[in-house]
Amino acid sequence: MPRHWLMKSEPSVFSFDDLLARPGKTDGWEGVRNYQARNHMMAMKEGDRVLFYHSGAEPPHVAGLAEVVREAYPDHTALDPKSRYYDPRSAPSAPRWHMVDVRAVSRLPRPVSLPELKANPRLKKMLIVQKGQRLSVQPVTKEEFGEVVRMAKETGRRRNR
DNA sequence: GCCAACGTTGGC
DNA sequence: GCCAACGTTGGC
Repeated sequence: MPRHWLMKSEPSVFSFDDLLARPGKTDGWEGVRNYQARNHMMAMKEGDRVLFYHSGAEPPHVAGLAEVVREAYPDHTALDPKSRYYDPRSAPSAPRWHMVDVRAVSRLPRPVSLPELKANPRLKKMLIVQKGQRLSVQPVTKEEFGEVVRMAKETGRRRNR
């Protein structure tokens, strides 16, 4: 049974369209430098489903669906002094940070914005709508995942009428 | 641009 | 081990 996650990215740095444009639509999720977020990635299994969230957008929104195609492995950017994600405390023998590879599955029929998520009583417990929730990789329940997908379809249909 | 939330660092 | 200072995230 695949599990469900939400992963944040600033679209000006890396957007869902950027992921779609990659060969094979896959890319490594490097640069996570928060232990809780890292631990979530280390728990990910191949085939887990991901809501691709655009933070810092106006408004912030879920843009598309992705899936995990490679489970956690050492984040090489932490070892590269030239990388903006370089962390001198990491070492090849003891990598401190890990990443997963994800693949774009589909763009949502329309983006689902943070205000909409907040307005949906079914998503009251979803982490992204909680105040002060900054974690860049978050677990999402199966129900929450399904509800976001449903919202994207429903209002999209209504909008086209 | 502001600032709340919160993780991390480092002095003690 | 406490906690103040500091840095970052990210919504607004």
